[in-house]
Amino acid sequence: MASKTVAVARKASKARSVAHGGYPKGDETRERILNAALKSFGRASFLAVTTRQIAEAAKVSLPTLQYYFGNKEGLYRACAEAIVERYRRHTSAVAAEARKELSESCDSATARTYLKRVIGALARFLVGSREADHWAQFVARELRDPGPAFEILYSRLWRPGVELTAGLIARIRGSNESDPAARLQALMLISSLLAFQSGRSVSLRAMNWSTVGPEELAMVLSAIDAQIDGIGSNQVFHVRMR
Amino acid sequence: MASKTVAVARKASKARSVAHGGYPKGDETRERILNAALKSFGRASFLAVTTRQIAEAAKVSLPTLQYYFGNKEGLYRACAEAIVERYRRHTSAVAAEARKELSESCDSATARTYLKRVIGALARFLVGSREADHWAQFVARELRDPGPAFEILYSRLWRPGVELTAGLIARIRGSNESDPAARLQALMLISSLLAFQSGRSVSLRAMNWSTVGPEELAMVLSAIDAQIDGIGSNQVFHVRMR
DNA sequence: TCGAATATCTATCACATGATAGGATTCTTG
DNA sequence: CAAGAATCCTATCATGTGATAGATATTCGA
Repeated sequence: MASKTVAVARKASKARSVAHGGYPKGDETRERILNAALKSFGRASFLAVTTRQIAEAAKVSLPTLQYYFGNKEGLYRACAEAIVERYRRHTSAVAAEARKELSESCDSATARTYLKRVIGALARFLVGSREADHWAQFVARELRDPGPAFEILYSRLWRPGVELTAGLIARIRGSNESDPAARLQALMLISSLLAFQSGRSVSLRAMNWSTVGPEELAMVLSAIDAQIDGIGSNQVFHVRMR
Repeated sequence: MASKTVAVARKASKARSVAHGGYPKGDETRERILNAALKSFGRASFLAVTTRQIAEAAKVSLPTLQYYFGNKEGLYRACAEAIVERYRRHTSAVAAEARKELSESCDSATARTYLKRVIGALARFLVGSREADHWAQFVARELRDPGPAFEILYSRLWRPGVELTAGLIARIRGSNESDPAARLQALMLISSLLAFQSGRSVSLRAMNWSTVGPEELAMVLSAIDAQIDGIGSNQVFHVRMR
């Protein structure tokens, strides 16, 4: 009997989210809830955030969440989808460009250029808006402690990014696409960048920063660029001036 | 009135933990609880783990936890202390050695050698025992999402490690100890290493590994060594906005 | 061995939290 | 404008969880 009521709720949520109901007020409310949830789930974990907190932040009553998203997990997943959506909007152009170059067998130097461009796009996304901060926290937490949204974030956001990065690095190194060392370096590179966003609390204290804004990110990026310049030069001191 | 009972419980816990009661059975039980908690809190977050789970794993009844550790937070903090203790036991020798060299104004090449040694010791600690896996997860989670044990782990484990690493990198670069770029690279270096331990779930999938054992860590370490070899070869620090 | 300190258990509480029932209100459309 | 669909609320429930009360068993020193 419980399954019936759940089914009803999900159907309602599905009807609201997928098929356009024609009621603009509902869409507005739904988005308000989603934004409140994104902020809350960015700050704290799935368990730590209560539905009442989100409802209050969105200025709606508790059952409204169930009405639009079925249950807490549904809301959480919807947050993940929203993040993937916005992430793609900000990076798909550069990613497509890089993928095209890769498929056309570009040379090492070109791959290096595009790798910097891809990483740069990711970095710009991370400081592009105030909300992006919450998104990064959300993603990092979910990938570290897999929860209801892991598959969404891993398959549609993390894996494509890592594979593209690994592909570019492999091209730089002159190896083939499945080179384990390239994948390894890709993970290390991305982790280096994200350390300052997802590991904010420790990084800020270590650097004496109060926030990770454009200037701070520029410092990080220049260090990353240097790291990228080092790729492919085994143990040889590779001095590269720009 | 609640404060009184809490005070009594804490006093009891303090008596058991600090002053030696002379009852070996109590110590044995306390350690069994601690180990169960370390494993549980390694797997999942403070909120996700229930005291009942820990009690069951330790084969004791629920109030026994309160008897020995006051409350859930006390147990959590005790876990952090235990981790710090074991971490220090495995790294203090190498760290002291490196610190001594630093204070004696060693040259760049020596600093590089000791940096590799320090990182290597950390890496060996991470795969040295089966439990270390849980410890790493515990630390990573707590530093990412600060909780009741943040201060313990940050001030006694993370900060000393980062500062030593940063000092060594600064020496390699020929800059002074407070060089921001050195600190930045230190954070990136450590993040790169920990990505494969704390971000296990994603790293394993990306690398097609089933576990991060000695062989896998050797690959990571060789990549890190290459990264260390690159330090200092490009000292130009571009701050540019994109 | 006896008594006090220590150790451990069963039973229970208080409360936060996610979820539901069911009704009131608002909006769209024929 | 009405009828029905969509929206949103108040009140309530069921449950899991950390914690406590209070009693019982165990251990160790004199």
